[in-house]
Amino acid sequence: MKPTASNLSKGKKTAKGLLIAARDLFVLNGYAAVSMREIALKLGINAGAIYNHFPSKQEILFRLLEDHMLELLEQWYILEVECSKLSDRVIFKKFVNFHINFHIDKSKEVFLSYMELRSLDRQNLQKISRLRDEYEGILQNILLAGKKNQNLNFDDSQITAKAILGMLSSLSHWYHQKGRLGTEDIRTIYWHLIFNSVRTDRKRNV
Amino acid sequence: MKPTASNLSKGKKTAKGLLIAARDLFVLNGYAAVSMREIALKLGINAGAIYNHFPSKQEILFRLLEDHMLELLEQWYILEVECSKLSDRVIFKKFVNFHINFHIDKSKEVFLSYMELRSLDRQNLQKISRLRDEYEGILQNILLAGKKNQNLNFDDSQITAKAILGMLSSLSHWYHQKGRLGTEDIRTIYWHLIFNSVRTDRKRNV
DNA sequence: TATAAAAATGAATGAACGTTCATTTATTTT
DNA sequence: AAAATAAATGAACGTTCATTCATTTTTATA
Repeated sequence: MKPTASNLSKGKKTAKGLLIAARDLFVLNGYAAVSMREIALKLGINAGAIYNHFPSKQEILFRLLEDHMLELLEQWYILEVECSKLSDRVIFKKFVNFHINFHIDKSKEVFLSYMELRSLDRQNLQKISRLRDEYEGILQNILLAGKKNQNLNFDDSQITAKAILGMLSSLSHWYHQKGRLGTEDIRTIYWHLIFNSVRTDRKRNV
Repeated sequence: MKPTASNLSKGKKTAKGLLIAARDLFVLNGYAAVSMREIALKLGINAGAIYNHFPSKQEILFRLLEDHMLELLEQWYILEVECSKLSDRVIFKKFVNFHINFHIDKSKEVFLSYMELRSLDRQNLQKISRLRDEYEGILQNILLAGKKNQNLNFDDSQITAKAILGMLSSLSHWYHQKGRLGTEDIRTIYWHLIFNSVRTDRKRNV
C-alpha cells in the first residue's frame, strides 16, 4: 500500500516533517542561513534528533532537490506517452502547460532548485545537474522537432530553451496563492507569450 | 575630476577592492556562506580592517545592490531622453537592448540582485524593492503605451513585464564570457523571442 | 505484557562566525 | 619634517554553528 499521512510510522512522519520544515526555512532564508536548531524547533524536537533521520544538513538539501527533479521528470514521462501521435505544436503546448502547472504546484521546490544549487557539494551538484540537463533536453528536442517540420521558428535551441525555462521559472519568484490572478489566467498569459515567441506564421523581424 | 583607478587614495582603493571581492564571493557561495575573513583574504588584509571602510557585512551587500540599481536606472534615464519622438516598437526595442547589454555587462551584480534580496534586512530590502519596482514600472509603461496604440499586444502588463524581465534575467544565470555565442548573437536571439511574444501583426492563438 | 528497536533528549565538542579593541604602521596634510 | 589622520594588525569578545554521544523515553514487535 502507498504510504499516506496517517499510516506512516512515527519515524517516517518526523522525517517527512523535517523535509517540509527545512524546505520552508530554506526558501525563506536560504540554506546557509538556516540552522539545524531552527529546523528541529518547527517539529518541536531537539536538533540532535534530526540525526536519527538524516546524516547531515547537506543530505537534507540534496534529498529535497533530488526528490523534486525525479518527480518532475517522472511526471513528464507519464504525460509524454500520449504525445507520440500529436502535432509538434500540441506537444509544445502540452509541455509548457505541464511545466507551468508543476511550477505553480511546487513553487517552493522550484525556487529552492534555482537558489540552492550552489549550496550543494560537488558530487551532489553533479547529480542534480544531470537531471536538470535531462529536463532541458526534453524542451530542446521538442523545439528542434518543431523547427525541422517548420512548425516552430527560432535561432538557437539551447538559448531558446534556456530563455523559455527562465521565463517560466521566474514564476516561482513571485507566484503565491493569494495573488490577483488565478492559475488559469497565468497559464494563459504565459502560453501566449511563449508560443508567440517561437511561432512560424509571421514574417521574421529585423 | 572623476576618480580613476590610479588617482584614488589608498583607502578608497581598498574599499572598492572589498566591494569587488565581496561581490565575487557572494556570487559564488552566497552572502550567508561568505565570511568577512574570506573577503579580507582576497585583498591580503585582516578581517578587522574591513571595518575601517564598512560598518557591517550587511552594509557591503546593500551598497552592492543599491549602487547597481541606481546605475541601472540612471543609465536608462539617459537613454530615455532620446525616446520622446520614437515609435512604441523602437522604444521597446531600445529598452530590451539596453536591458540585455546591461545584464551582459553586469551579470554578477544582476545575479546578486536576484539571489540576495532575502539577505537584506527589512529597511534595506524596502529601499531596493522601491528601485526594482521603479524599473519594472518603466517596462510596464512602455508595454501599455504600445498596447494603447495597438503596436503591441498582450494580456496583462504586470505579468508580461515580469515574464520578460524573468526571461532576460535568466541570462545572468548562465552567461559568461567564454560561451559558445557572442553577445551580438545573444542579443539577437533574445530580441526575437521577446518582440515576437508581444507583437501585433498576427492573429491571436487559442 | 515483555522485549527489542527507534526516536528524542540535553549536554558537550571544536570550529567558525561578525564584530570590537588597543596598538602599530602607513599615508596624507600642514 | 612634524603632526594629524587613515588604515591595518592580531588577539579577543560572546555567540552560534553542525555534529556527536551517553542516556532516557517512546514506539513497535513478538
